[in-house]
Amino acid sequence: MAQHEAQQRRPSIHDVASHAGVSAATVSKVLSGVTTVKPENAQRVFDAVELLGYRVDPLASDMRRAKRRIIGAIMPEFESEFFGQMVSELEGLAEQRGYTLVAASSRESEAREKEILARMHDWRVAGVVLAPVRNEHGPAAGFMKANGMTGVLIDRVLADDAFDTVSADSAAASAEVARALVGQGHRHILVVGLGQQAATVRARLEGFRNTALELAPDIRIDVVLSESNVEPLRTLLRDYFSKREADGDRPTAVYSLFLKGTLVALSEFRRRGWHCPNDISLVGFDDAEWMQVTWPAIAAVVQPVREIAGNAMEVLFRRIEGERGPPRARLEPCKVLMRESVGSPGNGPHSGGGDRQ
Amino acid sequence: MAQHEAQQRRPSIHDVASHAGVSAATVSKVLSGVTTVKPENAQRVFDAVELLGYRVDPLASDMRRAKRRIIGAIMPEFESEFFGQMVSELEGLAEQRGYTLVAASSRESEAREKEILARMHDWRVAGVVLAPVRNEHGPAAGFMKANGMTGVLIDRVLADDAFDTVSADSAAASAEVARALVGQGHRHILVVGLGQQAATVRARLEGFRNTALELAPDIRIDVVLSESNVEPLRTLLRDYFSKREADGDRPTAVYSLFLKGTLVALSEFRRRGWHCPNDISLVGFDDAEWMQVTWPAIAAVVQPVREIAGNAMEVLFRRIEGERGPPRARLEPCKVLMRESVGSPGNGPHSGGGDRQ
DNA sequence: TTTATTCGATAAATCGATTTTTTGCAGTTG
DNA sequence: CAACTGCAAAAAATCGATTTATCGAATAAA
Repeated sequence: MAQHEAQQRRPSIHDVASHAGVSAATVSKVLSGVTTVKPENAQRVFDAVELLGYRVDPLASDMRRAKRRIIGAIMPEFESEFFGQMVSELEGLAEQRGYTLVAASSRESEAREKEILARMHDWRVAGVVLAPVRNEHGPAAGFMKANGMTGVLIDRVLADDAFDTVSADSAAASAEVARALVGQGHRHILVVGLGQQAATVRARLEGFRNTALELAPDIRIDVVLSESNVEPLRTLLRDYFSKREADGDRPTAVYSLFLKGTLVALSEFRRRGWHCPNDISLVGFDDAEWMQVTWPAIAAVVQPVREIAGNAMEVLFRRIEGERGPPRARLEPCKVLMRESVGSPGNGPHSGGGDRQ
Repeated sequence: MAQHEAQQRRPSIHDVASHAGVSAATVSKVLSGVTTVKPENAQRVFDAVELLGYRVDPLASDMRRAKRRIIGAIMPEFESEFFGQMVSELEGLAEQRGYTLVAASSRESEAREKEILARMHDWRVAGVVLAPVRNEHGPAAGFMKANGMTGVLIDRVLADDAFDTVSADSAAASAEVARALVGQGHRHILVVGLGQQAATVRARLEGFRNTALELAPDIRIDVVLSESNVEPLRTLLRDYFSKREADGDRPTAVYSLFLKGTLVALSEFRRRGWHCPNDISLVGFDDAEWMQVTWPAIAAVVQPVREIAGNAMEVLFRRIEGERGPPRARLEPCKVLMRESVGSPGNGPHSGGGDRQ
């Protein structure tokens, strides 16, 4: 029940002590489960705690301890399903172990990333799950290393010499996409990506290209990469298609290396009145809930969010508990869902006009 | 530059003091901008800070102060665009004011909501932005009140007698949807919602119903509400359509009161081979990026995320700075985007089969 | 010249816990 | 009976900052 007035100051350990008729040290011992306390006194402490509605002040408590029971999570953004699910998963896993997760987003800025990290260091977090904006070689990872922080890098990383990494096996998934598209008969494919995120984009691109070339040496693979943000990509893509259409050699399939690219591609198709898969096929890296309810359903590579989160936490807590040894790089397999947006080339009218309405 | 070894313990204010040849009190004063310090000493303090790479320990610092420069944000989930954007916005606004935002999700559980709130209270956050799972009368708001916390409630709330509230004007938006659908000639409309979130769902439903009945007294409005989770809704919807189809009186339009409902509706249309808008029209509350790139583009009510976030922070900081007075309930207007998923009834084949492929 | 006043800076108290050191008491042992 | 051992609990030190009280020297007023 433990009711007390709103305006009253929070009870301290000394208040509990005097109510129970013991010293503050004894209260601390009772609450931390030390057994060398007379059961009778322990009971009186519990009663006083209950009566006053006492809660340990984590600020004071943590100042004395070396580390806090807090895990920091830094994501590049919160607006996509992928990172949203990731944070949710991590939060649940931290909670299971009696830790609190505090989440922050770097909003795709390496400067902010480092700033947040510094703050988390100030807070003495026990560990950090960092999904870097770019890759494992950014300033944030350097800061963590320089300050001896415990952490694990996820998503846009390959391998690091200081921290464990966990990410999706983009290369294998991209190879599977290549097999599927080549198998359907596609011989001219456009790959769309963001260049900034060097690590994963390169893995995805190479994984796709290598397998495609191996299966069909005569294949033509065009690449449109935007170095900076998403908006330029829209323009690049528009120009690309205009030129291809003028030359009469437009690709029969598009593979987007990230979610926003898939949206941009769809929007460009729409602008031109192209329909999947009749006019062009589409596969995107990153799945989303809506992709299976639209006409056509959009083919996508599903990243194993739960597995990545689970392994990241697993590995992180091992390090927190003091495990030594060289850092490991884990790759989790993706699932490739070939949905209706992929078909064989030349099956449709290729008219350039829509077939509806 | 301020380099120091990774394993070395963090420099304290006393380390800075001895390096600068002054007392700790002086260092504290210099760093907090007190002017009664000889410029010469101040400079030596700055130099020592630079040399040692000193940062104020927020734990120690905040223990002495009453409140910390931290804002807590609690969202029902992180996986939807709406709350993702909301957290991003709030984070930016807090940062602008020199505060740090720590985000957590209650994952649609009132118990967890209260638990997180208690933890934030322990942390002595300056204020809380709470997007409650249900409405403003849940246990979390009660906890905030009982403990004299400063906060603002957003989204699934109408008005409260203890806290300021900011939310979208669901009723007005729903009225606009009603006008649009009735205007197109629809006279039999299904409304889909989740009953739990009493406050907003009722506002949306009533706003829609009142206006629709006013414009067309003969209109038939069916309502399918799932009390608990999303999955039951799928079954309810399936049964509803089966019965309606058997009776030969199925609705010509669906208005979903929340995002997941829109997805469930689309997926049900898909299962039955119905296409929008020829076979049925669809409007959803909550917009998402993908809705404008699919065929057809999905009509949606866009909630003013930036405005809600901006006003919530505005109001919250006024309270933090000590403003008195009765709590205010703000309603921000939504934008209704009527896209291709809405048409006039009877315009399509109503065949039950798709018209493509 | 003496007494106030001002000013800059330091010592010490404080926040609320944890941890180490002391103390006091009871029961054993030589 | 003194010395020793054990054990529970209290006292005191500690974490790293802020804030208050205090102090000494320089300056102003009497």
